[in-house]
Amino acid sequence: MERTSFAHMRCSLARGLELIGDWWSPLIIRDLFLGLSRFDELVEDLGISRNLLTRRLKSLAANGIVERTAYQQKPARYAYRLTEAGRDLVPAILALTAWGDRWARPREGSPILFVHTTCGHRFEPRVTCSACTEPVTAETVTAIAGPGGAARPGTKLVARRLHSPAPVAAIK
Amino acid sequence: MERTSFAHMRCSLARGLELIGDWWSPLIIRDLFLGLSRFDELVEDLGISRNLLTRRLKSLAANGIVERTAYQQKPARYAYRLTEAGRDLVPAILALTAWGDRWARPREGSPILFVHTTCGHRFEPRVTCSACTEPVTAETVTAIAGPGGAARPGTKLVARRLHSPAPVAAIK
DNA sequence: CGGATTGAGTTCAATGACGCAACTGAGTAG
DNA sequence: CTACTCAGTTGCGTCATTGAACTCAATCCG
Repeated sequence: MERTSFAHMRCSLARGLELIGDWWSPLIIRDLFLGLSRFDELVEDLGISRNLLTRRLKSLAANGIVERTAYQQKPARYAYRLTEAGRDLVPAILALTAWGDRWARPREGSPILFVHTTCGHRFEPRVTCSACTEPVTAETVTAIAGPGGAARPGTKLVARRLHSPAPVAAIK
Repeated sequence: MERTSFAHMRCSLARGLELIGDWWSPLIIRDLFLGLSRFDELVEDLGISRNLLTRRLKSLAANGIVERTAYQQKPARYAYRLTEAGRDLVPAILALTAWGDRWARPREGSPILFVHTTCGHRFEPRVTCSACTEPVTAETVTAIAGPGGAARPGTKLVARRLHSPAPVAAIK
């Protein structure tokens, strides 16, 4: 059986996972962000099998997350780089990395630290509210139905619940 | 061959993906966050096959991300809920959802909107710097080697590069 | 009292995805 | 002329995922 497609789900998380939700894609994107760019570099760094890397890169390129450009002819050599959509994904990957660092850190300590070049400090990625800039947590977020909601596989029950939410105080 | 394990990689992203990086886990966690809790609710909402959901829930429970508690005896009925680690993952999943909303939104519009209950506003999840609270982007983040770094599969080349970084101005 | 329904899974066959290793093919270095 | 690098492709075996059917205990319905 083919793996269930998330592409037609009316859910932005599922549709995002359809593009980058397999095992290796986040690591490939992280490596491209960290400066790797060539096929064999990725193979060596990650230990991914070559045929699988070929498939992943093709799919990421088809979905507009990486682009493949020849950086020399004769012999043809290619560099993979993040597109705008791929770079826009980096903060979300950093947030996931920070979670892994809190809950699955190697005994030896954090493998990678991040520096915010605009302020010059080491930092932890933090997910915050675009309205008040305070951190958001599971306890302080409520979901409500959006215009694209639909009760279909992926959000069959959830969509119904959001349309009859628990009493929500006036939303600004 | 078994899928390559990320568990021994010296990389917090890979180790996090080892716990929740499969196709369905993020959607399961999102559903639990949105208030679903029973086995059949998840099956109906997501359209996941029942045997696979069994495996996923067992693995998420074994990794401390969800917990399974009987909410009644005779007949035994179980509720799945997020643990602290699971709830801590929600902001990262929101960040990923926001990315999906920007780059893979259904034509009909956003399926789900989020409200920050502490400030009362609708908002977009934003990944920010814990030091200066400004948003972080791929362009304004530099990675440096942490104490747990190691040149092994997963970070074989990357770890070496981080130890000889491009000129980094004084880090505070 | 008997049949249908609910909740929570388990079992099964088929098929696709993944992992490894070996191979190709163009060009370059020694 | 041989070895090496880069960027894949090919082949083969094993594992994971899917959908559908099945189990089992208990309760609801008439």
